[in-house]
Amino acid sequence: MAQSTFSTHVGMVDILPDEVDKWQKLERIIHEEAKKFNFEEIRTPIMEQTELIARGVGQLTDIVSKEMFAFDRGDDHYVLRPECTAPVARAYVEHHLDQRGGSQNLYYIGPMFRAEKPQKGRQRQFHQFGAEIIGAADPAADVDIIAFMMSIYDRVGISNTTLKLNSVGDPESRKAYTQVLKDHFRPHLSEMSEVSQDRFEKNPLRILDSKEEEDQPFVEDAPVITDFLTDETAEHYSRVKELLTELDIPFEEDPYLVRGLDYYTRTAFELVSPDLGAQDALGGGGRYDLLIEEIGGQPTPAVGFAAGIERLFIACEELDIQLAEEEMLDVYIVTLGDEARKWGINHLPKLREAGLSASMDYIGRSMKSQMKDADRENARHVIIVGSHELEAGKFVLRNMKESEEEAFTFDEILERLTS
RNA sequence: GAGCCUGUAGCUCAGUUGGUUAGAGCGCCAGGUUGUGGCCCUGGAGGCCGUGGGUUCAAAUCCCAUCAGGCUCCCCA
Repeated sequence: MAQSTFSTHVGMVDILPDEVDKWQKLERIIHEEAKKFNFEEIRTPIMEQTELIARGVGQLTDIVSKEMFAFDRGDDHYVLRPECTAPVARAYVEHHLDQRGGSQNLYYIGPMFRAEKPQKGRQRQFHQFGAEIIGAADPAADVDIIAFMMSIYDRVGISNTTLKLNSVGDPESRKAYTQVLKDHFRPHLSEMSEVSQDRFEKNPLRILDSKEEEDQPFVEDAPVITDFLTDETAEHYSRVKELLTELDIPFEEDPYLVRGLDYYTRTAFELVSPDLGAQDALGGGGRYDLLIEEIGGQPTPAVGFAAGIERLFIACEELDIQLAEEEMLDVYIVTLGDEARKWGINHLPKLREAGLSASMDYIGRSMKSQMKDADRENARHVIIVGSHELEAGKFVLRNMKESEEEAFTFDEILERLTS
C-alpha cells in the first residue's frame, strides 16, 4: 500500500463513490418504510454532553467506562455519541415533544462512535439506523418497533436471521432475580472466570452473557429471569409474544439474552445473522421505561431498536444481494475540436434544464476515449458534435443501448429525449 | 486490553533453497480505425515489496520491533 501523508484514524473509513450508491439505496428504503410505519425522522448532534451518555447508557457499561471519545473544552464535557437512544430521549425531554400529543414515533440514521479495537463488523465510526416509540407502554409498541426493524431487512432481502427475545424484567422482578442469581453463583464463584467474578458485584445479569468456558456449567443451570417476573411484566411479555405470533414474526426465546446497556427494562430483543462471523448482531433493542426519568423527564415508557448499517452490508455481501442499482447518465456530449467543445459547454445547461443528466469530456480526450468514457458512465445517449454537425446544424444522436444513430437539430434532440 | 494469522501495482494475487533491471490478470492511458463505446490485438504509465532496525557479499524472501488489516476472546450495532 502506498504511503500517503495522511490517513483516516484507526477504525474510521471513507465511503468512496463506488460504494455510496448502496448507502443511498438503503437510506431510501429506511425512509420509505418509516413512512409506512408512521415514524418521523429526528436528527440530533453528533456530540452530546458526557454526563447524558454516562447516565443514560450506564456508568458501568463498557461503552461508557472504556469506549467513549470524550474531551473537555472549558467547562463543557463533549462526547461523540456512542449510540442514539439517549440523545433522542434527551431531545424528547428538552423540547417537550410529549406536548405534540400522543406517543412520539421517531427514527434516525447516522454515525456513532466507540473506541474499540476494530475488526470485521466493528469500527470506531460506524453507522446505525434506529427508531424509538416514546410514550407508549403497550406491548403493541414493542411489536411495532420489531416489525419496523424486520421490514427493512425484508425489503433488503436478508431473511435468514434469528430474532431472539427475552424479558429483562422491571426493577422489582430484577431485584428478586438478582438475589436468586447471586445465591446460585456464590458457591462457585472461585471456579468462575475473572470477568464473571467482577460482574458478580457490578451487574450479575451480565454473567449470563459469558462465553468463558469455565462459566458454562454454572450458566447452564442458572435460574431464568422469566420465572421471577412480576405479574404485570409477565403479562406484558406474553402479550408481546402473542402479537408477534399473530403477525407471523418468528422469534426464539432466549432467557439469557441480556442487553449491554443499562437502560433496558422488560422486552429485550436482538436480531442475529449467521452471515456475520464474530460480530453477529445485526440489530437489537428493547424497552427502556426508566430512561426518560433517569435523564430528568417525567416517567415515560419507551421502546426502541438500533441496527448496524455496515453489518447489514456485510450480510448482503455474504448473501450476494446487490443493493445498488446501476446509475444511468441520460446524455454524454462527445466533442471534436474547440468549436464543438464550446457548443457542448453551451448546450449542457439546456439538457440539464430539461431535467436530463448530462456530461462531457473536460480533459481533451480523443473521440474514442470520449466514447469509452460515455460507456463507462452508462450513458443512454451520446450527442456527437464535430465540424460537419456544426455546419449542418444537425447533430448525431447515438442510442448507446441500441447502437443506432441519426442526425437531428438540437431542438429535435431535446424533444426526443424528454418525450 | 489478550492470543493467532496476514501486509508485494488502483484492485485481486504470483514471486522457487536469500542471488541481476520484482511479475500476471483486471482497471487506467494511448494506438490499431484521418470522427464512434462494449469484443479483440499492441504498447505505455503505475511499486521505498506496510514502516523502522538487524543478520548477510547479497533481503520482497531470514530475525526483531512497530503500524495496519483479518480471525478468536472481550464487547456490541
